Amino acid sequence: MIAMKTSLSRADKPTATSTPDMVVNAINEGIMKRRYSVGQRLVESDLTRDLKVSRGTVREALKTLSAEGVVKLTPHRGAFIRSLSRKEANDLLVVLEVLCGVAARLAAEHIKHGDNQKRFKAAQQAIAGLRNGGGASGFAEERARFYQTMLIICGNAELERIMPLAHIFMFRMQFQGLWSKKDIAAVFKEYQDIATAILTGDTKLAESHMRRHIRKTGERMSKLPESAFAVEEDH
Amino acid sequence: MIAMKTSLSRADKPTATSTPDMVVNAINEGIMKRRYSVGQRLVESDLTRDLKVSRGTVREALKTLSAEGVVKLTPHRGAFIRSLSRKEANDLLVVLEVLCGVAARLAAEHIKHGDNQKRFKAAQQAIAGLRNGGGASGFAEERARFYQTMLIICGNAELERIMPLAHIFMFRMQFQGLWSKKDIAAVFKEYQDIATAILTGDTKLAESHMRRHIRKTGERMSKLPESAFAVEEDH
DNA sequence: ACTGACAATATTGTTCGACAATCCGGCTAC
DNA sequence: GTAGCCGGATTGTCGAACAATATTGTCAGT
Repeated sequence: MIAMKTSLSRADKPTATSTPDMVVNAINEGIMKRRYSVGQRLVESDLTRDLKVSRGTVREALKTLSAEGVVKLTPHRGAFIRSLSRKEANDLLVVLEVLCGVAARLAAEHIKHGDNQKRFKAAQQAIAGLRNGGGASGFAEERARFYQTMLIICGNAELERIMPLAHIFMFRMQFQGLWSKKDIAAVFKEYQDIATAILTGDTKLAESHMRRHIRKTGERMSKLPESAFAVEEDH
Repeated sequence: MIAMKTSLSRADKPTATSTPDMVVNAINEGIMKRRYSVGQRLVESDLTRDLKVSRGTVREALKTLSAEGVVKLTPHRGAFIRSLSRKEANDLLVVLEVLCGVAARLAAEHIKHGDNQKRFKAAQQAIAGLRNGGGASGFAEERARFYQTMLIICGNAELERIMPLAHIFMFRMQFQGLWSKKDIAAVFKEYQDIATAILTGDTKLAESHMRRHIRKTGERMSKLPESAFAVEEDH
């Protein structure tokens, strides 16, 4: 949970991040900014050199990233930026559907507490503002913030801990630039529906719109060419 | 995922576990065998001495356990066997309800493939056999195996990775010995219902029985005294 | 006694350097 | 062309060291 927070929102704790967390952030950012590409190998010595931290620290960071599913650790071969095969992406969506569904439901349930409504509206508008234009990585960032805000509003620490936020993010990265104009328009509309339902506190509708969005994403994904996916390995 | 597997099933890979994984196993086992109690502090130097591994290795293991939610890491204060507050336990159950629900559904969906049916039946009977008697830790172990088997049958790597199996187990540990005879009988019945639905391939029924079981667990838990929970901290 | 400030101790956070184990690519020998 | 060997690169694990921080113990002053 901690690592997830620090990697996706910056305004939580001023600068109380530990060194391994800084490495985690740096790598996440590196992925977001396209300095690391999907499938790329991360060599420990390179990271120690570039980030000026010890190897032990790098290893702890990689372990965290592995737990988050951002990186894949292979014994004696090192860490690779994870890329999803078609099956893995499908499996992920099955899990995301229910988790995001619950998140949307809980968010709608708690939307009236404190300044939740205000905060969520801000996140919603930040996304909507990118409708025309807005760089690719900018969208990924706002999208992550949208989900992050939703999760905080949920008020369920366990969900926040478990939700593979980093995966959503991975997902986006891997398929960025592959969607059609039509797809993108549909996504914006779906987000709008979800946000509206949450803002009005309609739990049922929020959950169903969210689940529907994830399912639609799966359908859109199934139309992508094989080249968008990692090859299934072994077995 | 890897760590989860190695910590809960032993027959997967002969002895290809890395040193940190061995530490993870040792600690998990220590919890199961009651050598570590809930809330206890784990001091790195003790672990290096007892397990005869270096501190770096211990730290990697603790990081893994933290990601699994077995241990709570507090900066400059170390690692503690996690104990759940009432709210945390409730939050966990909310997540578990949907995740286990999906797991049961997928398991029912795939029950006919390969020797899934046979394997699942074995796990089911192992639990049923403990109905009368069967030590507490024995039950926890079989229960974990039951879930593990179900997860494998699901064939969804992502679910297996994310599902907080370790938490179920923690949960069990924390509240062990607090249930009434009636509660226990009810649990056995619920497992039986779930297993039957899965074995007959009834996806809808499997999911609803599983979700019902988790909800019932929440109700039973809400009747437990305050002393069974960790105190809510800070904020 | 009680309380607060301060010193001593214990523990974690991080670094460095070392060496063994393993993987990979290229080379040789057949 | 292939099997096997070799050497370089990289990971896995260890040990020692020191800085940063938390915990505990001490001691004055009231």
